[in-house]
Formats: sequence, structure tokens, C-alpha cells
Amino acid sequence: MLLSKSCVYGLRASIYLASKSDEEFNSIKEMSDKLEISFHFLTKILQQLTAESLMESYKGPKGGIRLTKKGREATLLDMVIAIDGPELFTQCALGLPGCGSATPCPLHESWIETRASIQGMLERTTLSELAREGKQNKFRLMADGSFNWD
Amino acid sequence: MLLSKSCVYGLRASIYLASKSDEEFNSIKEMSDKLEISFHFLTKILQQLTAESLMESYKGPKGGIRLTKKGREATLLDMVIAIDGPELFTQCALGLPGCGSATPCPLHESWIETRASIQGMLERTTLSELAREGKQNKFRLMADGSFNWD
DNA sequence: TCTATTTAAGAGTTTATTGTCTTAAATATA
DNA sequence: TATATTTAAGACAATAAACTCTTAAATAGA
Repeated sequence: MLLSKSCVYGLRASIYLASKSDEEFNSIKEMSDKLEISFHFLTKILQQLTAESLMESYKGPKGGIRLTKKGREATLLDMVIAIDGPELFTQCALGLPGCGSATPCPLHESWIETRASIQGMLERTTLSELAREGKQNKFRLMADGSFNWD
Repeated sequence: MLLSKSCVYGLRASIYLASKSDEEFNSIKEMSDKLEISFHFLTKILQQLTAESLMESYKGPKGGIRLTKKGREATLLDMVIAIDGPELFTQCALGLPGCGSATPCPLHESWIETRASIQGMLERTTLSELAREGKQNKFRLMADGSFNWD
């Protein structure tokens, strides 16, 4: 798989939160239920994103989590790098440390292009814009397509 | 990572074998030494490729492994699918089973293109042709670049 | 101040991937 | 036929990823 499961969970949660009000803290439990992701597992992933100031959380009753301004203006690429790390966008396709334009591996040239395509897909829009598109097109965010964008 | 370690080992071994004579069986031990891949681990990966008739092996002294005709005419894509399976080229980027053009996830449209780019990179040339390019350009096949194409 | 609620943190479990080691089967050659 | 060599197969171990469970810390509201 291109992205780890943790990463995919983080992206789906990011898009979920982007579809919500900027000010309100959203219950993680409610989100994990709606997205059908293990609650405790999801909290750990979200903590990686709050560590990067892409999200902020609040404890106690009425507590929850929301995107920061930085997070709303960030792209999925920022989320991916925060969770899976930058390796996908820096490493050789064959994992050869010395690979570069000087002494490339057989895939090097194509991989530069393909990698740019992956990167482009992830940084095409900000999360705010993605949420707008999502509401408009009612994009799928769950296996069974039951997510409600309103 | 885009490809599993097993898969990357399989690709490097495939390119290695493509650079060798069509008839001779090549020692797996020698190949694992030259590519710096664990011998026993590599044999298991190669067995997946022989199961698909992309390679054929021979036991005993003078034994070893070589690409079949099918293998030489195959592309890296065939090797990837034999080892990592076809999921990368069939699944949704967010792993959502129901995702499709009818009710796409937010990445669906871009992912179709990006996936085609990955696939294109892997099926651009046959292994025979790749070996020819490799000899010509002395492509990197090892971390330290010490592979000898002759 | 006390209690209930919610996220944070950390330990522990399960599963998949990666890697090692031993034995079996095939076969060339002495 | 006996031996050495090489791949096949399977058990086992280490590591990483994915997931669960328990306790701690913060805080709203009674």
C-alpha cells in the first residue's frame, strides 16, 4: 500500500474535521464511531498531528479536537509527512541510499516523475478547500459510503 | 514505502538475472552476496517468481536460477504483482472498499492518474530491455554502487 | 469540592513482515 | 554408489505495524 493504515486514518480524520466548524472541538469518540476507526488507535494518530500543530485538542467534558488554522490551510501531504514521514518523497524507489542523478537506479528518472504525481495528488488543495469539495460532491469517507457531510 | 522490501529484493534480483546469459543457471548464493540480500530470504522471494513461471531453478552442483522466456519478456510490473499482489493497482488510495467513479473518495480522480503513473514506470520496458539499458548506463543496483554489469 | 467526561500516556497484545537456521530433495561428479 | 553442492521447504526468531486496555490528567458542571 502507498500509505500506512495509520496514515489513511489520519487523512480521513483530517477531512472529517475540515468539514466541521472551525471553532468547535469535536468528540474523538464520535469521530471514531462515524469513521469506524478504533478510538484509542485514532487518538494516538491525532496526537502526532497535534504535535505538529496541525490540530489542537481540549480535555474534559465538552472536550475534543479541531484543526488549527495551520491545519486548515495545510494539505494532505502535510498530514502524510507528519504520520508516515517524508521517506516516500525523498527515497529511491528501490531503497538504494546512494541513488541519485549521478548514479541512478534503473527506475530513478521515472520515479522522480511518479513521485511528483503522488505529491501533486496530496497537495492539490488545502483541507478547507477539500471539505468544500467534499460537501459539494458528497465524497466517500467510509467503506459503506454512509458519511453525512452536513 | 511504495513497494515492500521483499518486492524490491525481487526486482533487483530480476534485473540482475536479466543482465546474465539466457541459458546459464546463476548461483543464488553468488547473487545474494553481490546484491547484499540475505540468501535464505531471497530464495523464498525467488520461489514466488518461479511459481509464476517468471523464473526457473535447477538443483544440485551447477544449479541455480534464471529468467524464463516469459520472465525476460515480462516487466517489473509483473514481478511486483507476483510478490506484493495487485492491490496497489486496484485499491482506493484511502483503502475504502466501496470507492469508485460512482461514489468516489476525495482522492479518487487523482489517484487513477497517479496509479497509472506508477504502473507506467513499472511496465515501461521488458526486463531484457532493462538489462540492455543497465549495461549501457551502468545503472545502480546496490547501495554502494559497486555492481559490475559485465 | 466532587463527580462525570474527555483526551493523554503508557503498557501490553496481536498480526504481518523480515530475517535466520535446519533439514530434505535433487543432481553433478568422483 | 558415495559425496559434495545447490535449491526447496519448513520451523523459528526478531522487528514493526496495528490494535486493545488501563490509568492519569484536565476540566465542565452539579
